[in-house]
Amino acid sequence: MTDCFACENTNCLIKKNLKNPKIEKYIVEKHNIKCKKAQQFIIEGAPAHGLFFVRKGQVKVVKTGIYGREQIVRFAHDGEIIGHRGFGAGKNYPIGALAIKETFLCNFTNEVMVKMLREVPELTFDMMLFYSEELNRSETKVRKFAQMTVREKVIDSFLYINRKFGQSEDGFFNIQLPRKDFADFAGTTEEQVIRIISSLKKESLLKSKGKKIGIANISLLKKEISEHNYFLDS
Amino acid sequence: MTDCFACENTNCLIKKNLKNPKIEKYIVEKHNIKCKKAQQFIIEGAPAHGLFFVRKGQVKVVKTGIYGREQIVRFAHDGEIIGHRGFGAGKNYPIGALAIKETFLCNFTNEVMVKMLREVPELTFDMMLFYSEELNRSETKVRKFAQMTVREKVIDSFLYINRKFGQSEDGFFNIQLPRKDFADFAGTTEEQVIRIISSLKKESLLKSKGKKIGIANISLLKKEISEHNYFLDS
DNA sequence: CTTTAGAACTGCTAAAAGGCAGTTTTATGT
DNA sequence: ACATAAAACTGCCTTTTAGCAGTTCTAAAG
Repeated sequence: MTDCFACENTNCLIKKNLKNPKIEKYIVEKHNIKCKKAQQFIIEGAPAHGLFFVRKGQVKVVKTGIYGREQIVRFAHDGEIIGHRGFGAGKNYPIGALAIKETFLCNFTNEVMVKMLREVPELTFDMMLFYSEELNRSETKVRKFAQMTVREKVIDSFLYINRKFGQSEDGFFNIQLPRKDFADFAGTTEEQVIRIISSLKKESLLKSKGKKIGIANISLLKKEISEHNYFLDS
Repeated sequence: MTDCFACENTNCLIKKNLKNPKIEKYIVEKHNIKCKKAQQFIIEGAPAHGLFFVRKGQVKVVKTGIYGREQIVRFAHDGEIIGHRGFGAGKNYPIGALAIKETFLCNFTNEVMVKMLREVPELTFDMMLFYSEELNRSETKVRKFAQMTVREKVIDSFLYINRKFGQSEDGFFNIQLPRKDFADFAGTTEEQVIRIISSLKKESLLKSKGKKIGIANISLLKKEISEHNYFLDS
């Protein structure tokens, strides 16, 4: 049983509200789950059995789309919430979730979660703000998908990955994804992603070696996106 | 000063929580606003000064996109919330809002709203669920924009308008929008919308007379969308 | 060190979408 | 009822994107 008090994820909403004594009787009810690389822990359409928090690891959240095409809704790592989309509407998860690499999760059932929210209004308020931010992010993404060219969408995805996971000293992203995943995240096809990667390499804006990808000239990449965009934060 | 107790919008979250006596001292603080047709009451990027509830009327929520293209994020009518996107992130509204026809609004400042949420946890909980539903809707829309063809997006938009506003006895939508607005909502251009409308008319799936549009064969239209879609509710 | 499966990549072609320019229709005010 | 501006519409052409088919590269296993 991993202990919330010992946890270092200060961005975790549970951790943030740990000072409230009412929360203690609920955090002992959480379950710890370990996922191997590529393991799916939320199945789209299955009955929702609670919220997950990423203790340590990397996760992708997916949604099956038209013609069976997969859409990657979001990536998550330490401290972040997964499965909150199955909370309001209620019965089933509208998304699936898979570990990208070995990942440790904390799981609260919906019953425990609802009780906790009822008793700790500050947590509910934080959750509300969290949803509100997610909504803004999602709507920025709607606009992006509606109006950007494929090249812009792909560049924007790289910038997102960079903001979220960063690069290590060798200059490659701290997350490894196949081209297909970039395509499913950017809303295009694998071939287009490949083509754009090779263009960007020729222009010295990007570097890549096999699966590994890194940004070579971040200011020029940003410029290409932000020229016609006032705010962009998704 | 319009009175919440006399209001008939049972879907309004304030109205729903009116039984809680703590709410009374806040609802007297709300402002009533009357908007003429086409009047803008939230300006994108301006400092957020609170939440709006539609008492009676029709509203469109817009977001300026790439190359200055306008994106219609959502339509709203009686009982619905506007401006909640400016709540979490804080300072500025990420969207604009305009009355489509004469509209009466209720406005709470952010300060009043926060106080009210702190004191009435049930309202916060309801707000959280509201955000959660909005998030699901928005993410369904992301998928839609990422994967549907233009024809599918336009049809889907008509079905949405029909679900939300319905048709009157003459068989036309209870809301009048120019082609451009349909395009900005569906994420395409005016010309495409026009072309698809005329195709759909030829196929007897749609009817139109000038600005007025109505659905002629809803089951066939639905079928065309839902064939490759499991759930669709945005 | 070789084999082999799975990614990554490239060229080609077809389909989809966008944008322009000009015409027709509709709505609104006088 | 008429004038006029705005919206709706159409045809044509260009650009963008997708998808297929086949090749090369990479990395892991024997």
